[in-house]
Amino acid sequence: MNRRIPPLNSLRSFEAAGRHLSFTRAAEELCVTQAAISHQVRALEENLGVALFKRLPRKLVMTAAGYALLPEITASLDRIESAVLEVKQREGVKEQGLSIRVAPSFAAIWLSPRLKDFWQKYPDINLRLYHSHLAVEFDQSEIDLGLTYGDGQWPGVEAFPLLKLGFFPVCSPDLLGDERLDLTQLLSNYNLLHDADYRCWKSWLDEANIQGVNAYRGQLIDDTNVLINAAIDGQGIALGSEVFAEKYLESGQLVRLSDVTFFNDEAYYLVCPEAHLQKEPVAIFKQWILSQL
Amino acid sequence: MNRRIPPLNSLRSFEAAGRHLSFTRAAEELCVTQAAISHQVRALEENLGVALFKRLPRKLVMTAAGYALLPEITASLDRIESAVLEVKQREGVKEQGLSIRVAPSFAAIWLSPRLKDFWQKYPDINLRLYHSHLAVEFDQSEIDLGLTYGDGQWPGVEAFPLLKLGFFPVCSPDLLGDERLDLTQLLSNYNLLHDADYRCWKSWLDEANIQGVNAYRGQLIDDTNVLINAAIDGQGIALGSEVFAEKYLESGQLVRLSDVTFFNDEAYYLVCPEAHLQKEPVAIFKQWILSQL
DNA sequence: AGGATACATTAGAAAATGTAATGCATCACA
DNA sequence: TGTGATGCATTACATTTTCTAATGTATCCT
Repeated sequence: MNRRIPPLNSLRSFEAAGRHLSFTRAAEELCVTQAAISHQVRALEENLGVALFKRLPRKLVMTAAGYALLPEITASLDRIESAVLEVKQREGVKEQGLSIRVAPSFAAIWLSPRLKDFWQKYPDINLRLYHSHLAVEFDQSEIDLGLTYGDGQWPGVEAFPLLKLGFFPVCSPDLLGDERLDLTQLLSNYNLLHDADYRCWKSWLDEANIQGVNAYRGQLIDDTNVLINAAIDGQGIALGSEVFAEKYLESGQLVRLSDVTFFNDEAYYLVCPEAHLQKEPVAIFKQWILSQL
Repeated sequence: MNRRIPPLNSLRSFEAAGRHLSFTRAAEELCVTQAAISHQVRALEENLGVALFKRLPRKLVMTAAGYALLPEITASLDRIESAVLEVKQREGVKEQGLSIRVAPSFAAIWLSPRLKDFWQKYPDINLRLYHSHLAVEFDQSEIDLGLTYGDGQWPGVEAFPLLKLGFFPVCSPDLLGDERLDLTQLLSNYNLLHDADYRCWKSWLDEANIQGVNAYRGQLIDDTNVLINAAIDGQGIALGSEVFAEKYLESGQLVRLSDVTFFNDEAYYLVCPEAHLQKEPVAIFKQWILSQL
């Protein structure tokens, strides 16, 4: 038989580069650096003795040869992909699934930007994310593990702490206005925005040693992101945390009103029944998330 | 896009192994060792989580999954191959050609068994072999280089010695019969079989210090292989050389009549005009043939 | 002018691939 | 019935390929 085909890996790089018309984006797709794509494509061109791209400054265009080759390679790789997939399915190699119940606030601010890394590293694990801040009933659900906020004391499950929050008051700079009110006055004049329960503000006031402010005023908003947005809109003073307020503090949409940071004894936890840790995807996810901290 | 395909190189190994139903032969086709195929196929199976072969002792059988996958992969690789070929041709990437004039005797005994190695290493060089023992007229022909026998003194061309022959008398064991003739008697009783000219026998007789034998008797056969076959058939005594007689000496079809080995000042040479050495295929072939010595 | 974008280049690190040597089980054949 | 040959597996290591990190270059965009 003795085929004469150029290195297959370089064809993969070419194919991605051709689809994106960009080495950089092809590199992203294949999880390598741009330099790697550059190398591979050049090697392919040298192997063929044919230029496939024209490298213009800041832009990549394909040559006629590139346009001729691309759809064939794409089709071939597609065919390989589906053939492999079909064989896997026929043989009952079930894709590993992983169902996660995740607190919406945690998902938005911490998990989702990191998730891409996970499914790139473990493309065979089909993730299913369910957003809810309700406690997980593992017995009655298909959920493999939960990412939830609490004190770590859940009966009958394993809990691994992920992220502890330190709270401090934040509000929109508009609230400060021109007047130079002191902190106590501010806290008394404006709404306090509560997350989940009132005790957090109470604890912070104690920590900061501030008297004469009623902690049990104001609105309760049980989604942290909504809460933060309310603060940005000037609806009151929220207890923010580094994780949730950081980017707004940087952009100036929020200001921090005190250096005092209060740590309660709660945190985001990875929670699941011990038995689930035996499942491979669960173990992988746990290991991955701990590595992300 | 983010394809989920197993390593393409392992697919290549699988495809070859599947076609041959043999790791060993697949290894030959791909010019690697059997161990390499074994590694690659195993890696693929692990990646898929599916067994593709059953390794029975001394025999390889494919699983249903293997049978399902193989034609798809074969077709995909075929498609890649032809797409690449077409693009090359459209772009006018001409395959490098190399025309060689080769002495038939040299071709049969030395070159052809080694040629497979050449076109495996340099599949892009299209070899054209012309068999003839006539001297090459480089000016008037398309021949790039010659492999020919002589003294190395050709005007206007470069000559690189390849193989020097040591001659000694050989004949069929039948000729010896039961009678115990001495060498001089034998040489006098039977035909002398000459290759190209009569001087060689004369020189050998001188070298062996044998008098009284007329070197200018017998047949002249200008193709060494035909000559050797004549000796095997008992038509006379030939001057053989290690290269040409070896395998017949081993099999007992020929016997060597004397330890005296005569080296003339001729040899097989690679011959070509100096200018041709600039051509890449010529340079590659020269380097390859020298490495084979 | 200064920053951002996008590919190229380099040297060297990391990973994938391949090798050599050997083992094992079996078959074919004497 | 034992001996050599066949064919894949395995191990430890060598080689080659591939990738990265850092930096350079050219250009575009304000």
